[in-house]
Amino acid sequence: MLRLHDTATGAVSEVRFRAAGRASLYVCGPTVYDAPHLGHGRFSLVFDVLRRYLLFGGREVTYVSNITDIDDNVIERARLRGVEPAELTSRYEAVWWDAMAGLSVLRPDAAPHATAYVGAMVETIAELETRGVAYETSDGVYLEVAKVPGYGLLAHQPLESLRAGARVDAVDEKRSPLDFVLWKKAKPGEPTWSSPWGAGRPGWHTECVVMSLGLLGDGFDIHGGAIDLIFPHHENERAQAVALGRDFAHHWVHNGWVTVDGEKMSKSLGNFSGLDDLLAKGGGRAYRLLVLRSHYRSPIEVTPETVSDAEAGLARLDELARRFSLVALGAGSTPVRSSDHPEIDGEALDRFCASMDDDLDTPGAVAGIFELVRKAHTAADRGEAAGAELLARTVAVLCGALGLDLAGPAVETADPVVDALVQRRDAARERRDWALADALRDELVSLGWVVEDSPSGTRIRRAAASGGDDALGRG
RNA sequence: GGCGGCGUGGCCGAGUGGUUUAGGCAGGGGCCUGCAAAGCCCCGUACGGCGGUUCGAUUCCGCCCGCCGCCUCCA
Repeated sequence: MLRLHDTATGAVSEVRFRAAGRASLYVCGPTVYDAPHLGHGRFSLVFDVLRRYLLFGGREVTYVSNITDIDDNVIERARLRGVEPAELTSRYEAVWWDAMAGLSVLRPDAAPHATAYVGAMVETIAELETRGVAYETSDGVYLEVAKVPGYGLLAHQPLESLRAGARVDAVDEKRSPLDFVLWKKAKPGEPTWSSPWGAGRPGWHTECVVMSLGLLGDGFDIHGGAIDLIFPHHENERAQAVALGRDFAHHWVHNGWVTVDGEKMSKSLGNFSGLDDLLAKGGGRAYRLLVLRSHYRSPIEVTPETVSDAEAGLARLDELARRFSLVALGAGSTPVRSSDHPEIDGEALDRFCASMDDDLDTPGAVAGIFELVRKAHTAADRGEAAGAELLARTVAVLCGALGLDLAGPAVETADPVVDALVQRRDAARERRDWALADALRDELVSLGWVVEDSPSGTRIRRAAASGGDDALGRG
């Protein structure tokens, strides 16, 4: 029984799925006007893990995550670059999917584009107007928040205090500062779509209501996103659904910040780091482990230290994979708890699921995996081959369930120089020429290899790639 | 001003009213090894401060201090 924190109630509660054996998720995706940063990486990983865990439980999961390809930021950035908005967004969408691949995040089952749903949005806005909750002004169409029962549910704020902080435009025909725009009438030079209110484009908050309800249907299970989307974005999505009389998301899940030096990482503070640097150093797996090791609602501090810490943990998992020739199970798919891998440690599996069911306690789940790693080594050292295999295989399956790939067993070098050094070292060791053997080891190390002796001779593997420091691309 | 979160051993980061520990990293000692590496074993006796409740609190309550977030585009 999966329990998750629900922003609507502020409490952890059982997720009551709409249909047995199935799960429907809508996760707010990126606006593709710039390269993704660590925060995008975190929410993508968090919900990828949730999705995989649902799959692991044997559910048929429908995961929808949108691509916002029209909004003020897109228009502004495109103008600055002197390119068409569509050109800008298609370029950054490609960057986005590359980054997701680098993080081993599974592709959404559907990734709807806002621009493909403008027609449906116009219909929705028209219906809101018909229902008397939306009104037209000289610059657009707005939703009248005061007419929506329960507005402020997600923000956990009374209408009054929300109003106190709301932005007030100089020229404002809005009936309340909290009323938000559904349709923006076009200004010169902007991309436009036609509508009953003239040429223009939809406001941000409408696309997610239309696409989530359109693709997942009423009363879908989980709506997710980062914590900063709670207000106003999700509040406003919900307001539209309520005003339409539609049954919206049943469970609201939000993940915490990425922080830098204890402060929220944000573009306005200029303290954000791109995902590209991290991924260029092969840090995708390390970032996943880093994200897994803290609770999804807690802030995570991403620093050279915490990244290299995660890399060290990863090295421990990889070492087990090498020793037992474990195959990575999380790459493009995810294992299923009962059917695919019955031959794993049942008690460990139960504990893993108990942690995950408890509001996605991935730190607990990961701790359990590391205990298994130790147990597997210990069993192997004692010569208990079968038991060790079982434990190691359990690690592989559980890592797979978390989307955590394990580095493949052996490293094949195609490098003749390196191979020659290895062969010479084996020969030297056979002659018990320790001085030469050590010298050759030093040489391999200086070439970036970790050298280990094994019954079958010199074994090498790549030294940890990044060392954290420059993996973040800041100094 | 309104609402909310956090403060755990060198670092990261869980958790719990009391007996045996989360887990990882780093560090110390040992085993293994030609020497290493990897692995295994052992070790540090932590819970912001002050009161209160209690037989007993890091865990419950109050106050204080410190940090952070939301209320505005933001993952």
